[in-house]
Amino acid sequence: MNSSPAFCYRYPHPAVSTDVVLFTIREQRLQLLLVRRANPPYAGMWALPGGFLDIDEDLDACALRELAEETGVQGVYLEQLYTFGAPARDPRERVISVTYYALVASDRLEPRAASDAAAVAWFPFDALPRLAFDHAEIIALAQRRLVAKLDYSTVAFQLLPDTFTLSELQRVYEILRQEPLDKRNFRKYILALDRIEETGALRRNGKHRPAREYRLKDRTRVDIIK
Amino acid sequence: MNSSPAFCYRYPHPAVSTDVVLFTIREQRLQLLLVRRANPPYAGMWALPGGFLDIDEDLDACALRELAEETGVQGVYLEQLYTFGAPARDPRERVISVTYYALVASDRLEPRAASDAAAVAWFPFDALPRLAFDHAEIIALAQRRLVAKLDYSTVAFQLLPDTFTLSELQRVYEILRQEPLDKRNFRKYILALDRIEETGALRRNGKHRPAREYRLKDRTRVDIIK
DNA sequence: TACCATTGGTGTCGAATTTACACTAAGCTG
DNA sequence: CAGCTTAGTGTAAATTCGACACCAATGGTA
Repeated sequence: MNSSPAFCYRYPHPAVSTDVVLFTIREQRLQLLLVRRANPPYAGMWALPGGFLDIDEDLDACALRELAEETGVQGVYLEQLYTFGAPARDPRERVISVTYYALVASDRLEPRAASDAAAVAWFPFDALPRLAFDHAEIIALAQRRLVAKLDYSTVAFQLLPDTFTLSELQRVYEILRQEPLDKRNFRKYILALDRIEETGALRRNGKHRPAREYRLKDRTRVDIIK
Repeated sequence: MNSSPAFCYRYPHPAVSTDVVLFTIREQRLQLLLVRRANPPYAGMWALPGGFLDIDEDLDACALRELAEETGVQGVYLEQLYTFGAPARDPRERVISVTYYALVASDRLEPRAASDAAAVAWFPFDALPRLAFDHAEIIALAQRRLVAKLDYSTVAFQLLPDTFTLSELQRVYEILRQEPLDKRNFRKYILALDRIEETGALRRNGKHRPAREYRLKDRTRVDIIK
């Protein structure tokens, strides 16, 4: 059954993989990236980007590598989510999946700089296809975690481009929380966080008054607030 | 090098283990359980209870089994913490550790119902010995998580015996938060949670007025509040 | 060029929540 | 029965939260 170079152990070892729920906001909706499986099991079905851990590779690095290989995206915010390991979650062999969720600004994503082009696509969170393995469960958990984190961290900023307006930021929050927010209260809240600053430029976006442009004071930092 | 029954794979597989940070409150301090390592690496040093995953075993079950084997404790609250997988964290081979933290009431713990008796001991969180592997890091994360959860969940109740007084409960919170709390505000807060009820009994604890005894309405439930 | 449509930007006031704070009650001991 | 110790209780001030409405600036159109 096992062919060519064999790696042997005195006790059985599970395989370890990482899977990543990559979120973005596109077309005013929360969307996430899926890849179409070419091979069994679940051939032809959609699944999370991910793959097996190289034996000398850090877990985070594995997640980033799989993302890069399948999507070409760089500079995402990545956070470990949960580790799934039900004995039968993969029919081939025992697979422990260390899952992550990642956020990327809509402007940073190369639609398909990836290897297996047509097999990668964005799906709105509320219109997902049937998914391979336990990936539906992973996605559900990731979304709950992301929404929960809105209340006590600055993760949401990771979904924004380098410069943005307060209205754009508000729309991100509204999309994630699925409810409209009060403009004045929202601005008070955001500015009190003291994490963004004006660039000085104005953003002309249509036939109406231009908006002030803001940037994050520290692009990479995500912290716990209050 | 590898002896007797061999399990072979086409690609190298890491080993997978679970490690558990078991907290309790003893002697008015946050304490946690450590085991003394009998064998290399780090022989003689203290480490978290844990061990390798059986190939058909659920991750949670593995954590519970290791806890039971090494300590004999039952009915603990268990929650997955984080998965550690730095390539060199174990000098023997690549080991991915799925870590958990667990809470147990001081009265539920059999001091040493375990196999390797003298090799198990409680240590105050703020007086830990030098630890094997990356276990110091794991413990630090577990404690931060536990303290953070005080604010938005009812985990702390898991550190209490079946019946308790409000003063005892307050002491648990004070020990975890490392600061004194106002008695009246604390009681208002706890009672508003609507998770505990009076047993009707009084607890006589010394040469002073006895305290009302309370119990959890749902012993096993831990939920998000507010 | 005036008007209209559209989004940007700003402050106040009442409600609700949070915090600070002090005395009486009940039991035990000497 | 006096004194020590912990249990148990309410209120008022401060702060935070939430609701709410109008003017400003631009682009397009009449």
